[in-house]
Amino acid sequence: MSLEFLNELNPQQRQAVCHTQGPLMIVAGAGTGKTRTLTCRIAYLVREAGVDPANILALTFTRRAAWEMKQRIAHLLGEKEFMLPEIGTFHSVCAKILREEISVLGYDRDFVILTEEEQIDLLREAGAKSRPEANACLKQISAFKNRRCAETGAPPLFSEYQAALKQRNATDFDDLILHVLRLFETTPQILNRYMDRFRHILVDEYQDLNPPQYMLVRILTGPDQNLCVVGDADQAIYAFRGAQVENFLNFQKDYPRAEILRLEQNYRSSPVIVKAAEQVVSRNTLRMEKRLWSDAETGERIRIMEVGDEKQEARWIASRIETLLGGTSMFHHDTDRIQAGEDPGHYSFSDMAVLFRLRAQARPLQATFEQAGIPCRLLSGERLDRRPDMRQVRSLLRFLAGPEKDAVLPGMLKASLISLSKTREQSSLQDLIRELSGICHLDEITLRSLKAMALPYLNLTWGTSLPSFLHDLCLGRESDLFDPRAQAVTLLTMHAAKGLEFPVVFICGLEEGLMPYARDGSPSADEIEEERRLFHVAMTRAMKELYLLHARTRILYGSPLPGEPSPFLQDIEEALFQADVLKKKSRPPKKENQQLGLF
DNA sequence: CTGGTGCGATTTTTT
DNA sequence: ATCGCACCAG
Repeated sequence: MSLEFLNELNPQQRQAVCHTQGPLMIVAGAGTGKTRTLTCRIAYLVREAGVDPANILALTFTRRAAWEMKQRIAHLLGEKEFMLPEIGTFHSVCAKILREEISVLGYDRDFVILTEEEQIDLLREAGAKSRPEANACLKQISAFKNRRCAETGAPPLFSEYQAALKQRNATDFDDLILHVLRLFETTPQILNRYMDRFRHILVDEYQDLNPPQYMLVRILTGPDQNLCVVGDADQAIYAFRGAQVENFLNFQKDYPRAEILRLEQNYRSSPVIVKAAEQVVSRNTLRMEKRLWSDAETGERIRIMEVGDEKQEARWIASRIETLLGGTSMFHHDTDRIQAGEDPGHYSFSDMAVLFRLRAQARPLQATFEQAGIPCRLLSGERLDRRPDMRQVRSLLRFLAGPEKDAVLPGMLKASLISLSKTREQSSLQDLIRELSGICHLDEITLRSLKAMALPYLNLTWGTSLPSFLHDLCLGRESDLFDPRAQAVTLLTMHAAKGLEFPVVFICGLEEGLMPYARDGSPSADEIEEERRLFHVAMTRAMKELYLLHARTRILYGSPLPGEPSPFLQDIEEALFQADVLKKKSRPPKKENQQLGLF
């Protein structure tokens, strides 16, 4: 029985880990080791406090976070010694519960989870005139569901939509949570069973809970109130999808016995970066008392660059990337010898990320990087579930998996599949996928993803594996497959960057109007605070070097924007940065290949 | 039914 | 600037 992991924790972390009874709120700033603390706490509960892992539930928002936590717990608890606690996203845990209990609500246990595309189709059948209308409708319905408390009347087509779902034995993502909530509210026996089972509940990113998720946690928390939540009000950036920071700020009101612990030592970034990020976010009013610090080496000053336009911005970043690769050649990525931090200034492509507010900003960056021969990947670029061929696969699999019910299939395919399912009942998922790729004309990316996703199920016969495979598919397990070790610069939105870290970070488009983003008119005070948090999140992704860029003018959605520097830049004290201006470079009219000369 | 054309909208995103 | 969609013509 080893608890040596305790030695690697700082006093605050250890305090959080060793607190095992009653409600606990851990206020964990960016990069303060919150996942480590959470996982150690679970290990401690099991190894030291004698809690049965079966009595522990850990809830996260993303599958990545759940996966990460599982890995670390498995490591801390030892492979075979203990079973794993229930660790999963809100949605996956709810889906699991519903697989057991949903008959109470009048659905079949083999209900399907609709993707966005399928929701749209459903709405159009339910009476939406056009696609945009269905889109708007869906947005309203989802917003309505995510703010469950404000009973401001259901949006148009709401009841039609819900009826159609039920009629097809289907749910959408929002309903996964809402159904479980309803189950618990209306059926005390079921609630008591789960309450009795999950005696210790841990919630990650508590500041991001929307009302249904918040209520779910509240209702499921038993009389012992062994509820541990972790979060950071300064990283609340999802108000637009119903998250309410107030849940976090009010924790002690909801659970008066709650203890509050703060993790304030940042292990990720240089003191310069931590300080600057703090200075920016401390202008907010809606936050929790907390100060982040780092005792790492002071580090480079932040560079603030003023450039002419988005093209110049991209080019400057590209050339900077080349410099950071270690000087003269940019072919280091072929060799694996270069480790981040081994030799200051020598980074690999995957050590660097470019962050922006709007997806629309990615294009010029991609174009320029391609010209410069810099490999890059756009994170959360294409969603696999939006591919038409993947969609087809999904309905085919559904058809094969269940009683044929409402399979919406082109007749021709239906015919070939019936024969397929007859002849293939003894064969493997692998074979099935091969067959499917023929029938659906899958493109290479889709096929590769499908194969990767099927990997865990390959040794089962498809009769047993298909339902679980399909279930995974519906919960969107597909987007896991991006390779985090890809030798490429990462391009991503500031939102998508949350939870990630990179030695070198470029944040671009830091102009008034873009950051904070003013869609139409000027943003409200609340919105500005949220944008400021977003900028804070972006800054704290950087470990060693941080570059902040703003352009004097920028073409966005086809028309030019004026470019005052973002007011957020004013909040950083001068000692922490070095500012440079890139003068307009007179370019001969020839556009092609012109840029190559720069490198 | 299919391909061309023109119009409008275009934060941020997970599951 | 770009993309997707609705609509229309063949």
